[in-house]
Amino acid sequence: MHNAVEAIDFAELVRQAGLRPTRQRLSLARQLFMDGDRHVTAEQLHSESLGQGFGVSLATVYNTLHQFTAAGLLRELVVDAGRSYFDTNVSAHHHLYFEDSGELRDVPGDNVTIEDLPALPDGAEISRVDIIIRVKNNAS
Amino acid sequence: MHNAVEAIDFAELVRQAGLRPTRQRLSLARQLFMDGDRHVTAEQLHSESLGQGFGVSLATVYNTLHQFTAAGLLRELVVDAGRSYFDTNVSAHHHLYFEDSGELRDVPGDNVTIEDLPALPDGAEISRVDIIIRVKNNAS
DNA sequence: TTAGTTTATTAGAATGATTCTAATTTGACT
DNA sequence: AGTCAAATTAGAATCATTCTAATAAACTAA
Repeated sequence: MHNAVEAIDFAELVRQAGLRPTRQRLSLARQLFMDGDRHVTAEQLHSESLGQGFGVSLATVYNTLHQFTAAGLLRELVVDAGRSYFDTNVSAHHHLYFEDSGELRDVPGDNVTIEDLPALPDGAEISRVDIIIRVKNNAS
Repeated sequence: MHNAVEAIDFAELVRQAGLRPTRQRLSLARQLFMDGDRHVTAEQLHSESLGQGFGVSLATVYNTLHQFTAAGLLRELVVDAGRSYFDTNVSAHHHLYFEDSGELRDVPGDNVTIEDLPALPDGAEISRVDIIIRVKNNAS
């Protein structure tokens, strides 16, 4: 969980991900990590960047999101077909998804237990457990 | 969980979903429910239907999958961005997803507990909880 | 049945998110 | 400053899905 009070060294962040700290990556890193936890789509981040003087191309937004994800700075989240969200919170946690608004909210990850998992095939291991609690508004 | 031993009345199944038992819907229902639990994509079902003499158009496959889902005969499943799976098992259960092969396997639904769920906003209720256990092959 | 009405099916176009391509620019390091 | 690898970009290409509007099939009542 990043924090707006003590400044983050974005160049360092990007470099430690094994990437060159270009103007585009720095500006995207700032958008993503400056204000703490976010759940964004590529399109959102792209149009946000356009409203900030210097634009970053959509292709670069996609490239950067995937590179940050590979480096462990982001987590990709699939809540509905045809659109990926990227979550700046990479610690163990799950999600509440409001189907009507599309809003996504974090749920602490330490309060879920799975028992009696079936045995996995040889050489297989769990890479992640995604839990999405889908919420709808009761049209009563 | 349907069963191949005692024949299923597909026309009845389709009618009870509030739909006309057309040749296309009957043939898709047969593909889906004849041999028990399946996880299919629209494309899979479509090409499968083409290999069976009479073809069903892709548009109809999509229409039918959505209608069956709305009627509670299927459950739509999102495991990775840009592709929906449809599950013929609509009872409470979760999924094991093999990232390498794309295979999807059921996990009984009664062995997961979520504690301390945050309070939901007024009028909101949980429509579903999706749990996907992602498995990768250990490249050791 | 047959006419009339509603509901389905379909081919192909349209959409929308994402990825690819190939050319240009930039960053890092002599 | 010169070189080379890495990054950015516009625009084209792709892929799953949805839409459109025309044709066909199913239902209903007489």
